[in-house]
Amino acid sequence: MKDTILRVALPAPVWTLYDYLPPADIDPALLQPGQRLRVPLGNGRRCGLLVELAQKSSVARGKLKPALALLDRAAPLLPPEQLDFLRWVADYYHHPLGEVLFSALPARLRKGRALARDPSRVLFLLERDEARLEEMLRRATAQLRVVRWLLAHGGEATEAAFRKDFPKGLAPLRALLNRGVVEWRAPLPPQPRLAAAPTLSSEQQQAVDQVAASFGGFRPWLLQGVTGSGKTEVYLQLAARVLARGRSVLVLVPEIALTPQLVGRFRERLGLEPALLHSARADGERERDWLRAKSGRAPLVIGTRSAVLAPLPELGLVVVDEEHDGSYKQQEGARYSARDLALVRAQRAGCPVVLGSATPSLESLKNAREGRYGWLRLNQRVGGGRMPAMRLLDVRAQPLEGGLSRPLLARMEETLVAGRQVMVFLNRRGYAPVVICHACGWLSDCPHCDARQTLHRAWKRLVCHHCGAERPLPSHCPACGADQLHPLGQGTERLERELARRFGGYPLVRIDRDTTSRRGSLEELLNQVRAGGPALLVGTQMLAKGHHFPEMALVVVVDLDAGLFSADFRAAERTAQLVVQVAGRAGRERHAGEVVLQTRFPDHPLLQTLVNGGYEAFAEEALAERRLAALPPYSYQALLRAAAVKMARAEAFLARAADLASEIAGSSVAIWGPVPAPMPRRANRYRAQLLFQADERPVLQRMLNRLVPRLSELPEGRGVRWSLDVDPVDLY
DNA sequence: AGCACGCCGACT
DNA sequence: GTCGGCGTGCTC
Repeated sequence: MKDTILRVALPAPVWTLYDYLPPADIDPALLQPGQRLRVPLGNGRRCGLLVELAQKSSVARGKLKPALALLDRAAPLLPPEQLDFLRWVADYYHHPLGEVLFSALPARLRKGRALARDPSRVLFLLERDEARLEEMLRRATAQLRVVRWLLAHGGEATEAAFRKDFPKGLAPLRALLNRGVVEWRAPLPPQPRLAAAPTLSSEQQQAVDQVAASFGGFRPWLLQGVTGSGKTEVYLQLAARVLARGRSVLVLVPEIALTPQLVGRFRERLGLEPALLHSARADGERERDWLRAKSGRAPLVIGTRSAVLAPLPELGLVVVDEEHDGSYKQQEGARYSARDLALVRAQRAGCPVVLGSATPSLESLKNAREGRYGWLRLNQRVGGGRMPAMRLLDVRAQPLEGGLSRPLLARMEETLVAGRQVMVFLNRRGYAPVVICHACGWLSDCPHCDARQTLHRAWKRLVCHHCGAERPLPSHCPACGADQLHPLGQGTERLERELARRFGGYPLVRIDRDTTSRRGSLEELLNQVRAGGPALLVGTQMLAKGHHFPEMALVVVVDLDAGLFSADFRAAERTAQLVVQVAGRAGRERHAGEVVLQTRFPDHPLLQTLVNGGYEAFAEEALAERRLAALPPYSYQALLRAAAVKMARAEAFLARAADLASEIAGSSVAIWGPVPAPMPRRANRYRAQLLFQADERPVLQRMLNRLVPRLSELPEGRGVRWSLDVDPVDLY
């Protein structure tokens, strides 16, 4: 019997496709991979994605159920090349295909909802003879009003325009559609209207010319440009050229909510409405823009990490702005790197990909140095601004006031008095990272984690930044009852308070995750700062991203030392990037800026190299070290994490995985662990990990291909939550 | 992931 | 004596 079997991926952590029979009322010829189906599963029903059509199934006949409905009748929701790409992603990151496919869909489509109608579709008037229309509709005044309105708009208008002018005009419209007087038509593709572009510096022009010469074929480029050197202008001019060739552009940014200026520049310069794909958008907007991207009606897509999974026909250029940024790495589910996937997409589409950064990742720098990427540099600031002077401020044996030393406070005051602006950077939100009882030594431990609860004084609460557990700030010590609880250490909230006390007369804005939720007021305050005049900004690394403050004269990094002595071999790289990015906020345009780094380790080699030689010198040393230690990017890693109610169970599972791995790969893959995670207990689960490392990517992949299917069958895996992180960026 | 089945504490 | 806790296992 030659049945058609539908092989379906489900949004569930299952490692196989599920087989179904075609829906009863559907001609199997209509079925294509990439379509969504409603299928029965257990007692319920789910939305699944058709991945393959097959002749036979390995599942017993009696167990096969027919699918209930075909949800995408007209065309597959995911076109074949997209399906193919997402299968590659699932394979490379060793994650169940269903979860990868569904994470690439907008939330509403994921749940099986019908496609939203396109508000840019066009209402087209078929009968244009006004006299005949008047005659035909002389008793239908509401319909006549619609027709007159359409005539006044040249006989066609978008649905959005119609809804605006006729908020309740659906009944007459329906009547006109039934009479065949009007019909819906697909919208015309947008016509980019390019605005005048500024003249480029010779460095910028060279970058544009070189990338443009690579159009039409796969070619990665590293665009290394100091802050203020005009990388965005390079992206804009390249995008304009690609759009002019009728191909589309994908721009990835780390955090779009913080870069409205960038989106605005693209919109205005290129004269079209970009599709915006990021988590801060409402589901409906996001779905609409996703569909615009898929249909080619939005040839410019700007988005965060997950936008790299969106369908983009005719892709002609991929841009990854701030390619070093950690937010490109997905840290749950399928742990993909959007930057790495951007390269894969560009390769599949046969187009160039531009990785831009002032502080490129060591991975990208190595590729550029070895010639695998073209290497473009912008060393000059546009408008001739100079890079700020950077200096270390030794705070050993210095009394600190609110975490700031006296000479520093004096310098800040001078700057403000001179009418200029100061930015204070501290990578720790809250008031204080821990509360201590001076009578008995009690600490504000989190009840569920091996961590301390942070004091948030404004909310009068203790909050764990790892599991979210919180409680009211006790008035007396929970252990001994003494009235001697004291905050210990500095957070941005405390720093803000201290600065408000000292520099009360100046505008003061704090930027961290706790303040950016009230969006409108924050933008307003930032605009005040941008407008000029003396002001103080305090915040976490959010400050280092995207914002541009032309009047910023002094940038202070309060506590650098936390980043200097971490167990993670990438800590130095992250610290260096952060310092250079923060420093880049100073002294653009009018003033030469000044950057002060407070430290108790002024002789630390990382700081010395960074201050004396800059990021390039740091990167060179760091790469040499990585090579000697055979660490990435000179080797390839995967991290197997496990969490269980008892540490012994997590470790037993990993020990078994380690045995299997060495059985499979012998000595070609190094295996370290299992070891407890740096924070062994988190949210009441004990966590351990196992690290794999190989000299070549394929060697590691071959081992994982054989290992992962066996992991789910291990009896030691019962009660253990595990996940695999290919190319981990932090080993926590 | 959901959802049901299946054995041990505080309630009508 | 039950209602319900979430550990375990299954879903084509």
